[in-house]
Parts: sequence; structure tokens; C-alpha cells
Amino acid sequence: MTKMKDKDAKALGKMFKALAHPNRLQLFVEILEQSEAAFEEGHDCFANAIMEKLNVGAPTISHHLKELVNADLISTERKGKFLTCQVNPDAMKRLGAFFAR
Amino acid sequence: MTKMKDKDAKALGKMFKALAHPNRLQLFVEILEQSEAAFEEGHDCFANAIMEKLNVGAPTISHHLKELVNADLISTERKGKFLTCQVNPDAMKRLGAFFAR
DNA sequence: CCAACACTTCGATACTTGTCGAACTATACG
DNA sequence: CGTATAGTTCGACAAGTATCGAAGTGTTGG
Repeated sequence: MTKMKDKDAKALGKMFKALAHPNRLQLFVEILEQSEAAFEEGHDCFANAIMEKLNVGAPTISHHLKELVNADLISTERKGKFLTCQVNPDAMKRLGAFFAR
Repeated sequence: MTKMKDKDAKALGKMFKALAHPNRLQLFVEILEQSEAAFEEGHDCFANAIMEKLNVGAPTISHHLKELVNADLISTERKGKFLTCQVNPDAMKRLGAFFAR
């Protein structure tokens, strides 16, 4: 039986909370898929492009991105005028481990 | 690149939403660990025992359990006066697969 | 049948949060 | 510079929901 530490539970909870909203989940999946495409095709994942896919305004996207970052699910980087998003591999590993029992 | 179907996203979203609340996550983890212990020691996971660990009333537990069931994360079974909880293995597999990219 | 126990349903309340418009900052480009 | 574009911050409002107490259902054991 794999016991869980309190700290882990809190971090996981934050992640689940971040993924709990449909728009934010879609946002995350979009970044996930774009990141995979980026790796193959050599371009970055631009927040700009994602916003067009979701049917919400810029302030909302900004808010959601901040929550994903805050949950350590992704990280963002300013590239001149634009913002690029990267999935945090550690988060994926951690979540994957949680469900692999 | 692993594309995702709309139906999958909706099911996953439900699961994340169910795990998003601290008490519900703790509830789920408790069931998870109890289930593992149950397998080894041959007893079931009783809702009754879990309620004593969380600091909330019976109505709240009932409500949360229903949401976990509704998200297909667990299933419950009446055993006489008591209620037993089992983790749904399919849900674990599905979630594990999502984060294993 | 009655009392005790485990859980559920209902209604109310308090808190959280997703969303937007408006105003702001930062960068690029003539 | 001045204008356009990308993103952020702020304040407000609507919608969702976690929680509880009270009352209800089902089951066990006397």
C-alpha cells in the first residue's frame, strides 16, 4: 500500500482543481498537444493561437493560464510580444504515478 | 501525438472536478488506500470508517460519495446496514493513460 | 413492534469562482 | 514619438457548490 504524504495531497489537489474546469482542461490539453507538435515541428506553443480555439475573452485566458502555472502544471515564457506555454514534465510524472497503483 | 476525443475530455473533466475538492480528494485517497489494505487483509472499505477520519458530517460525506460515483471514480455497494466503497479500476487506467505521454 | 444505527434527501446559507468590460502595461514597428 | 497588438489587472456580477441541521428511509436486533 502506497501511503501518501500531506504535502503531495495538497499539490495534487491544486492540480486537480486547476483541471476541474472545462475551459481550463481544454486549455491544458491544447497546450499538451501543441507541445507535442512543437517538439516534432520545431515551433513553440503560443497562447495567442490557443485563445482563438476557446470561446472566451483574453482576460479569462490570462486568468486560467495563471492558475495552471500556479498549480505547476505548465510554465510560460515571454517571447517578445507573445507568450509561449510549456507543459511541466514533472507534473505529468507525478500525476501519472498517482494513478498507477 | 495522441489526439483526444470530445467524449474522453468530458469524462476526464468530470473526474477532475470530483477530485478537485480537498475533502473529496481525501475521501478518494482514503478509499484507495483502504481498498489496497482490503485486498491484502480481506475486509471491505466501509464508508462508516472513512467518515470518522474526515471532519465533516454524514450528509456531506453522502453528497461527496455520490459525486465520486457519478464521476465513475468509485462504486458503492450496500452490505446490510453499511456501505462499502470500491475504486473503479477503469478510471485509474484512464487517468493513468492521460498523464503517460 | 420499537429503538438504535447508517445513510439519504431537502432546504437554506455562505463562500468560491468563471466571466466580462474597462483600463493598464509591454512590445514591435513605422 | 504614435499606433497597433498581446497580455494583464481590476472590479463587479452571476452561477455553482460545500456544508449543515432537520427530517426521512432502510436495516438490524431486541
